[in-house]
Amino acid sequence: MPHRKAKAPLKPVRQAGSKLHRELAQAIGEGILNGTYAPGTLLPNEAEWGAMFGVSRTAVREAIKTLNGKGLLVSRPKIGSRVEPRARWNLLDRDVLAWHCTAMDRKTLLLSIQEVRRVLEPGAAALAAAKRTPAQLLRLKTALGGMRAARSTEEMVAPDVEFHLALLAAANNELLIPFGIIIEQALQQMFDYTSRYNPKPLDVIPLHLAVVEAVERSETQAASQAVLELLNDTDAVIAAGPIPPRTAAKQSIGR
Amino acid sequence: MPHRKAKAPLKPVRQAGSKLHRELAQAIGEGILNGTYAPGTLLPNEAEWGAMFGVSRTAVREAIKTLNGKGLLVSRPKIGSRVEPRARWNLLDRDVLAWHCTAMDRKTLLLSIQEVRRVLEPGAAALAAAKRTPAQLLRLKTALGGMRAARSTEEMVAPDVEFHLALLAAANNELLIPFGIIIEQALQQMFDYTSRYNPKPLDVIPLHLAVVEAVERSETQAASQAVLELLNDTDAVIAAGPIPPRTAAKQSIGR
DNA sequence: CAACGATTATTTGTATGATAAATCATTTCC
DNA sequence: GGAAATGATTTATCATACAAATAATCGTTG
Repeated sequence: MPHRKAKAPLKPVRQAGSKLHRELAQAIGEGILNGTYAPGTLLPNEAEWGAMFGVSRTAVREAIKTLNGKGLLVSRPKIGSRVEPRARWNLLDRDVLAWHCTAMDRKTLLLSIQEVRRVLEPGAAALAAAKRTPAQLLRLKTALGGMRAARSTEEMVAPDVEFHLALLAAANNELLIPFGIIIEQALQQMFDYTSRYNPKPLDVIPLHLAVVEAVERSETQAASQAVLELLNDTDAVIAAGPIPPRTAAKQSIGR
Repeated sequence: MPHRKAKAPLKPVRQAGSKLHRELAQAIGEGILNGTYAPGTLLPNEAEWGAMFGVSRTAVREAIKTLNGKGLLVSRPKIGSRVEPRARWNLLDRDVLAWHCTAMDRKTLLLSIQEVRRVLEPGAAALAAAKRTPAQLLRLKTALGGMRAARSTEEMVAPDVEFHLALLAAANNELLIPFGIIIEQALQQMFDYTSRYNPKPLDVIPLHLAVVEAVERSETQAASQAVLELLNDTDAVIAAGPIPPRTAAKQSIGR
């Protein structure tokens, strides 16, 4: 049942400032990600959505088009919109990943993300050490400077993200760039996680510095290794967290 | 093969069977990917697009929403739609990657893809060896069977793709699944490439078999190694291809 | 009775036109 | 000179109508 306690009951919620079709896409998208609408499910038709949310069919259609573009569903005349199998979802899409995060246990999510990072980042670091341009090295150093300048864990997040994005960019392979989204989510979630369970700020500067130096000297092995140690450190923080996660945790977090 | 280089001139393209907003999204999307509309560019407004293509503003808007969802552009009132910086594009989106492929030299593209595969697939194979379920192993074997059954290079493509998708899936990390798109494109492009320049069919079955066996025995190192050899083989085929790419790959590094 | 073809109903797809909201540019007023 | 009001432009949303696609139904026919 559509238990959307969220906004938009039968009222014309005309919230200012936020685009309606974005809100709709988010509402429906979260419903798909959290399992309310499982793959293969036939969604309500456009008119029904419109009635549910109290908006016009046009707005619904544009939301549907957005979700369509993210691979979450396909629409056909006389059939309706059907949720696609998970394998077709663009989990690396910024929005989709965010919706996914809200529907998942945080520790499970972090472990899953770290696993991917272990696959990706050492290789990316090696490529960066081999192919980085001077400008890309500078970007890396600048990010490190930003981390040094941070005076709180919270201030650390942004430059930390920038550091890893810069590392990805330095690999000089544009197909690696989209992964940055994972890293952004990872570090943001890590911050939320540690600030809740493990407020002690770790000194990760030396580990990052080791990466920069290896990249600067074009030492591919050392770069991979340095990144691995960084990931080990992060894993240790996660492991120190609270209870082990229960699988299949679907919690609808009201806002 | 529908060589859609047409930018859809002033004709009412009303092609039957194909959704209009999809065509529009493709036309505009390709224009963005091939550099006709560079990042930062302000696109024509919706009315102009409509006039250009001879379609209604509604169709244009839905196309724009699709591209919006893929991170290619953002729209704001009174401003219009502006092309986003490349770092925000979802290059791993199925459509975006396809458009990207049409705008790139094939050999360059293949080299770029192979680089990513070298980063990803060995790690994924190791995870698969460590965590695969019996069902996932079966899927892998079935795919290999399909490859064996293929009687031409063309028939080989589909099961080959399936093999690598199965390997990704066996890693049991859903964040790795979206990469399958890269592999699909890679093998499709490889087929086009080799069938044009290098029609000799290689015997890749033993290499794939080695992967399966390593995964079956849970030998992570061996699995990684087997995949690496597979990639080496592919690289050799690419290297044997024609001329090195001349196109100055446009990479906007600054922001 | 079975199979097949036409019809129907439902849902998305597209078009049109109108109004609202957001925002850049300009102008006015202090 | 600068801040505030005003105007103009573009997207955002709404409402309505019709077209196209197709699953389901029904009727016809071999």
